[in-house]
Amino acid sequence: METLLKSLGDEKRCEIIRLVWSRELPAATIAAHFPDVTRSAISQHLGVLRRADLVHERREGPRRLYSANQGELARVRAFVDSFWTSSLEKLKLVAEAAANESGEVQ
Amino acid sequence: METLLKSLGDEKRCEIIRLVWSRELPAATIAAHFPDVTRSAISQHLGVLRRADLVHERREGPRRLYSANQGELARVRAFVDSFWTSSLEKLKLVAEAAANESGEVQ
DNA sequence: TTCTTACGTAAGAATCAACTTACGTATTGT
DNA sequence: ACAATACGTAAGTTGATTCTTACGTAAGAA
Repeated sequence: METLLKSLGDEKRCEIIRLVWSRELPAATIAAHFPDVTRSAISQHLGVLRRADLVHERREGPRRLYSANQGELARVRAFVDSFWTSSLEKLKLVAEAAANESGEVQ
Repeated sequence: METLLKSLGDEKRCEIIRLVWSRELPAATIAAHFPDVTRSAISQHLGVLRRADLVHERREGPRRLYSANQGELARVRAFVDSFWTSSLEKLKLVAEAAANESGEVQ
């Protein structure tokens, strides 16, 4: 969950997710929406989103088409909701679930 | 909003918010829940949360009592929800679709 | 094959984030 | 007044983030 929230902690990345929310877009089209930074910077933002599984990449010829993974966003929404619904006793379970999914090895 | 999301991008800060979600706690009590880091580190996390207005501070004698600002969390929730519901985004997509149909190349 | 398009990645600079230790400042008790 | 308590803040280190330029690769067109 920390990875997800960190990924959303950048305005450009949030905007990218909105751009590909309901359709696929190639990287160049996404980059064109950000005239103030280079295509490389956007490519790296896409890498962050991809590793957080917040977007899906599909290759079609030389293009890479990106689309939002709404399911991961739904998990973020559930996490934020859990501030209201999680009792103090459930706190440990939430923390453990977050730790498990962040891939810690023991 | 970026400040809010960045503040939530740290597990300890999320846990602090949970701790003071429905009651006030003094800084020392909060710090006691994090035996792996110093009290200073927690004090700095509280500063981040305070500047993001995610917690409220009330002074009582030598103590500083913290409590969650649920209203700011509600703004985060609304922001996440807006990925699904933002009509502005829907309009933007319609406009972009029209632009693509008329043959703009990038 | 060679050029162009569409992309990722490497390397490096500048900035930011999360911590530590050390210190400063109110407040309260003696 | 003096010491103890409860806290924030300064300074410094380390590692992560965000960008740039430069380069590499795969796919398709000429």
